[in-house]
This record gives sequence, C-alpha cells and structure tokens, in this order.
Amino acid sequence: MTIQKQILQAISQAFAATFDHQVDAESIALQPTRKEFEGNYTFVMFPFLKFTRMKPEESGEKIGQYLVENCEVVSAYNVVKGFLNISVNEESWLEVFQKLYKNENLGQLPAKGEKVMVEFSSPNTNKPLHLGHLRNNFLGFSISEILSANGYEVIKANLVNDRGIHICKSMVAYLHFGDGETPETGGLKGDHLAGKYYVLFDKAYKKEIQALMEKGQTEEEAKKQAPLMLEAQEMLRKWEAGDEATVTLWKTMNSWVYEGFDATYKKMGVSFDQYYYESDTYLLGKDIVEEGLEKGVFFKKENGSIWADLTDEGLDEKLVLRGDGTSVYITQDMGTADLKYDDYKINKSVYVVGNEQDYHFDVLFKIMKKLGRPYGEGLYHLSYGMVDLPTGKMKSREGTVVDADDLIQEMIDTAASHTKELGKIEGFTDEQAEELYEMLGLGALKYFLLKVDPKKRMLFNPQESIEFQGNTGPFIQYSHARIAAILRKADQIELSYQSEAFEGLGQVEKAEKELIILLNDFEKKLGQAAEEFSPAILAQYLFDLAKEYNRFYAELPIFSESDEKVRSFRVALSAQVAKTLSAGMKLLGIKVPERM
RNA sequence: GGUCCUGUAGCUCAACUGGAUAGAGCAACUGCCUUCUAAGCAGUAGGUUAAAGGUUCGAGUCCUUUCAGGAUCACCA
Repeated sequence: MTIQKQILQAISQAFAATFDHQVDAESIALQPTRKEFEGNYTFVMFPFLKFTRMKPEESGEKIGQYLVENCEVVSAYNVVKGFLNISVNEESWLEVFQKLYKNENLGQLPAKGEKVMVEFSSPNTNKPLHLGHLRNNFLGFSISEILSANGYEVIKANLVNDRGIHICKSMVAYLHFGDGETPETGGLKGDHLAGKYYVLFDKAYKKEIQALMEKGQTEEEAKKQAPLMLEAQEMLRKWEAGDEATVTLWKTMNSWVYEGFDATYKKMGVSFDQYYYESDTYLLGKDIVEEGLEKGVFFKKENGSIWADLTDEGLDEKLVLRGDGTSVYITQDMGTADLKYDDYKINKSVYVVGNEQDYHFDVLFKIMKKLGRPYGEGLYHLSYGMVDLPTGKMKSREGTVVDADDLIQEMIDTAASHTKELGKIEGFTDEQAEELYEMLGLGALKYFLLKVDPKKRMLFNPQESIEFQGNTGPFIQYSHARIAAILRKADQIELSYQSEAFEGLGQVEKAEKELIILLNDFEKKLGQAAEEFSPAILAQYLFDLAKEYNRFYAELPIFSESDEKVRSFRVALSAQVAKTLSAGMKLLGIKVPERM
C-alpha cells in the first residue's frame, strides 16, 4: 500500500472515530503541500465542515491528532486555515524509495489483456512530410508507447492515402514537365520529387485559370474548365478503371515516395506494425450502408442518396452514399473501422488526426456506436491543433511549409555546432559524435512538439531556432548524462549502491525527500498520460524531475560526503532518477545519452 | 449564421481536474566553476488569468453574456 493510501485510510478512520461520520477513503484525495508550508501532503478540510460542525482549524487539529497517534507513517501535522498539512516520517521515505528502487519493471504496468490500435502519420503520397506531420508522428508514436507501458497491446497503424485527385495532379504535372526524371537522375528524394510536381501542377493550373478569366470566364468556371484539372480528373477515372499506363505510372511514383518516407521515418525513429492503403480500402463500407439501412440507422432520400440522421444526437444529417451509389469519405472510414476490428479484434481504436476533422470523427463514431459495433465505445479521436508559423498557416500547394527532412537536419546541425562550441566531444569518435548530435537534435525537436497539450494550437518560429536550455529535451538528456557520469565514477571506485548499502539510513534531506516524492509519482503520471492521451503530462513531469535533480546535485555532495550510507544512498537516488528519466523519455520517443 | 476549440508574465508553456500568496522556461539583470559535466544552480524583476456578471466557504478552472483568434458545417478528401 502506498503512503498516500495509508494516510487516506487513516483520515477516513479519523472521521469515523472523531466525528462519527463515514468518509469513503476512495472518494478523498491529498495534494502536495505548497513549498512555503511545512509538510509533505495536504488535506483540505473545507468540504467536511458541515459534518464536523467545528471551525476549520479545530477540525484539522482533531484529524491531525488522530493521524499522529494512529497512522504510523505520519510524524507531524500543522493546520493553516482549513488546510491540514501532514508530514511523513523519515523512515517511511526511505521505505518508499527502497520499494521503487527494487522494482524491476519501472515504467511497465501489468498487462491489461486489451488491444488498441493507434492510427497515425497517414500521409498523402503526393508530397513530402512537413512540420504538421512531425507533430502527428511524434504524438502517435509516443501515445503508442504510453499505452503499451500501461499494459495495452498496441498495434501502430499507418493508413496511407495513396490514391485520389491529389496524386493524379502530381502525375499529370510529371507527364507534362517531368522529362523522365527519377530520384536518381534528379538527385532528389522520391517524396520531394512527387512534391515538386504537385507544386508545378498548382503553378501551371493557376496560370490556366488566369488565362481563362482574361477570356471572360468567372473564376469558378475557370477552375472547373482549366485543361490541367480536366486532365487530372480524367486520370483519376482511368486509374479507377484500371488503365494500365496510368496504374504503372502511379505505382512508379508511389514507390519513389515510399522510399522517401521510409528514410524520413527511420530518421524520426518512428515505425509501424501495420500499413493500410486507401487504394485497397476506398471501396469498403458499402455493405455497412446496406446494413445501416436495414437497421434503420440510415435512410434513403428520393434521389437514392443515403443519409445518417444524427439530429437527435445534436448533429446534422450526414451523407454516407451518393445518389449514384459511389462512396464518400465517411463510407470508406466505416469500412476501414470494421477492417481494423476484423484484423485484430481490437478493444480500442485511436485516430491521431488534426482537429479540423473533429466533426467528421464525431459523426463516424456516433454512427459506429449506433450500428452496435463491439469496439464502438473504444473509439477515440486524438485531435491535435495545427502548428502555425508566424506568417500564418502552412500550405503545401504554395510551398510555404517547413519541410520535415530540412527541419530535422537543421536541428541536428544546430546540436552539432552547439556541442562543439561547448567543447563537449572530447574523447568521442566521429560516429559517437554524430550519434549524439542526432540524439540531441531530435530530442530537442520531439520534446518541443510534445511538451504542449496536444489539443492546443502551437506556434513555431523558424527564425528563433528551438532551444537547448531550460524546459527542453537536451536539458533532460543533460541531466541523465550527468548521472551517468556519477554512476561510472561509483563503479570505478567500487562504491556499492545496492539497496543493502544504505539500509537503515536514519534521515533524508529535504532535497532528497522532494526527489523521492517525484520518483514515486512516475506511475501515476504514466497512467494519467494514457487516460488523457497526452504525452505533454509526461514531458512536464520529466522536466520537473530533472529540475529537482539538478537542485539536489548542486546542493548536496555525493562522493565527498563522509557518511558511507548517505554516500551510497545518494548514488542510488541518482541511479533511480536516471532510470526514470530514461524510461520516461523513451515513452516520448527520445533517446538519452551516457555522455554529452 | 449554427456548432466546436482556444485565450494565463514581452514570448513559449504549466497549474495535480474547484483549494492556500497563479508557477516554469526563454529574453533582461545579479551572484556561483581549484570539489561528482555551468546545456547547470540560486536570486531580482515581470500578472486585474481577454472583459463583465453569476454559482459558494473558495473560481484561471463550473454557468451566462460579450470580445478576439481558429476550425468545421459539400453528392470534396
């Protein structure tokens, strides 16, 4: 039983004994005592005054006295207004630490026996990944790790949008302006090559619109009549009809793009267990429309189009099949939802998709629930905010995007120059140095994108490059490297930091106590991060832990400490912090160095 | 226009889900490397939590209204 639970139970007993009133230990909570007051945990008395029928101070006194007398972990208390501040005795802190220290499975909770699929990344194959995709990928990967650490069996899925009008645009432009260029001859990564023609299409298309408008057409007409657009639409029809030349070109260009994506994913440290392709799934879902009609979830309009009526759920009517019997976006998503379930019998399904699709997923999930799907309650849209630039929104068609490959390379270069400047690569081989730069550059980038609450929009200013100081990835990585140095030294001078080496230690310093409290919070934060689908909670926690450790590091000596037990304890405490930082950062997809 | 999201220090973000005097980082200023890594630590300064009402012992957090920014509301994807 944890210290907190022991105290809560004792409080519950105290209410029964002192005020003859039942308070369920499950329904009350402690909070950390604010720094300016004495104590470790605080219990707020206000909500209970109606039962105690006493002033807040007196009520607190009564409970406090009971705790000191009857709860063995409580050593002292004080009451400020209605706040009962509780101090935990010294031995108990050491016990808490011993328990943590002996835990072999730090950061891995027991298996839940439930499967969850996390779909993320889901790129279009007509352009390279950009900054927005980075947030998506890092979020998706991190939340997968977090769910896995919480005992779920996780399947990471990538639903690749490999078909449609957008890729046809790249293909049309390639036919016009490509001149047989390949990634090899052009010296261009495959995804960048496809993106180049996507941009070329848009430029030429705009010129055509301009020309048509000068001839007197309205903008709307011109957009529809422009020859390039007609060509792209024709190409889409040919593709759907299975036209050989079209399909061959499509396959070729997509294969270039996949090579490019693979390189980027590898660099990012992101991987998938399952790929789905829209070219395989885009016709799915029509049978579900039939089923929905039979079940009365959908209805047919006069022109034959089929709709879901969600007005009683506070939403609108939503089209699920066109009058001509062809699919819309949501048709295919219904089909894919079933496909995922058929493949894996998942209990939960998480979609990491930007918040511009909030409404779409709201509709999709409500429909699947109405259809009585077994996974219906487990559907979750991990909706995240856009990454804005100071100049506004990113638009790939207009080329105003921050390219993912470029940004990653810039971060690594910055890490390299920064590290060299500080003279920190003495004794590194070139390879080791390179590895460190990647670790730091990516660490800074990932942490930057993950530390913010996913649902909030965030601003990225390319002019002010991402920091390496303060609340950053490298700060946490640095804290880990510092501890690694201490552990190396301890091993070198053969100082034992096994738990036996500091057993029976009488007292712990304030800074040490703070660290133990934080270390003890790790699992709680881990659970919270999963519950709220928020790596930001973990990021914030890791920063707090690293910050607290650095204070301890500056305040208290380790190897020059005269008491042998204290010396061992401080090394062990450091080791535990390092383990926690490392395990936590891993859940953010960030590696942690031994030296930096 | 309807619906949804967001608004906290100059900037980027927290605030344990309603608790004490709203906290960190960056930027600015002041100290601390002859002791385990100064990518660090300590300190100073910086706030009418967009605004106004309301709910109660207590509101950044809950309810209403207003303002600002964004998203969405296609037989597009």
